[in-house]
Amino acid sequence: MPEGHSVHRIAARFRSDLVGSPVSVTSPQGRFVQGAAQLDGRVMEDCFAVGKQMFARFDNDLHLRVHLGIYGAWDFSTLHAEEALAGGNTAPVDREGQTGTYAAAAAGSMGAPRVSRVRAGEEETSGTASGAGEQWPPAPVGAVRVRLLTDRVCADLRGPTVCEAITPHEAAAHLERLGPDPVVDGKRRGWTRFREKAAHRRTPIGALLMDQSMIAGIGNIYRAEMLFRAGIDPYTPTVDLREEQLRELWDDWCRLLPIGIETGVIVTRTELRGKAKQAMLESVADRHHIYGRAGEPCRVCGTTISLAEMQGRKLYWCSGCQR
DNA sequence: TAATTATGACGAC
DNA sequence: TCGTCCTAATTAC
Repeated sequence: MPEGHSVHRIAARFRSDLVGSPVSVTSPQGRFVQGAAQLDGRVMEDCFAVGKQMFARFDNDLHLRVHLGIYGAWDFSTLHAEEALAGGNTAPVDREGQTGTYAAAAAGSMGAPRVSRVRAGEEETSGTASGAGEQWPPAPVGAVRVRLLTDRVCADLRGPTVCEAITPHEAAAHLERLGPDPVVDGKRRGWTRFREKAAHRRTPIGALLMDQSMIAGIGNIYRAEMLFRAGIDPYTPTVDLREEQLRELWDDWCRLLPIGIETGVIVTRTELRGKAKQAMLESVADRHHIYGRAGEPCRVCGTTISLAEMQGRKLYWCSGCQR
């Protein structure tokens, strides 16, 4: 899940569902109790992503900084109480204690409200109020590092590599260390920044694309797929690339990131249309050119796809197509 | 029940 | 380069 596209999606969801609301902040797991107390009850004023990091600013100027790492995830639940509210004579969910069950909150209403849950980036599922697990707010499941709760939205974070409350100064310091992100910098300024940082490095391009201070948001899947699309051997020292090749990599990231944000899926086989595209979106086996396909034939030239370790991560490439 | 794996990054050598 | 941290799902036994 979490390469840059996912984090931008999550930030967008925070902007639409939590920004502007006072937020109850807790740490059901108990490992973020102090930080949660600093943010609890404050209004979230903004939320944005740069690369793989998310920053949410609260009305006391503290920022919640979250990095999902390799397996962190946000789960969202939403209280759908439109029917209850439309009844006009029903109290909404208790905003202070948040202890009332969802059925109780809906007492006397016409339609049954629902609680829907969704893992960031997946489709929504919903249930009815009668189920044991359909309380509002939902009972925390597993190791929930932080829970952000408004009157109708609950966001649970588990397994992050970073979750901290920091000052604006500290947030600025983190942002400064990050390379350009197409969404933040735009195509032109981003290219200027990327070229200045990267062009003279001897680092293999396969490693450089994973360096978040060089270019922000690319992870192991986009790395493999972008180098395949560009026909570049991952071991090529960055300095040995022609400027057009480096430019093409940046332009491709500017192309792919918005598709990932839009679809919630890492789409790199952009040549596909119709049924082939549908199959690609539905089947893991068809999803990528290179990533996860070691030992299988390249879809373009038939060469067996190679696998090696680079910086402790699995690197996939086609020695036939990438030179 | 245990081992394995994962879309990440950091600090110690 | 290696070990470490964070969690959950899947696979092996």
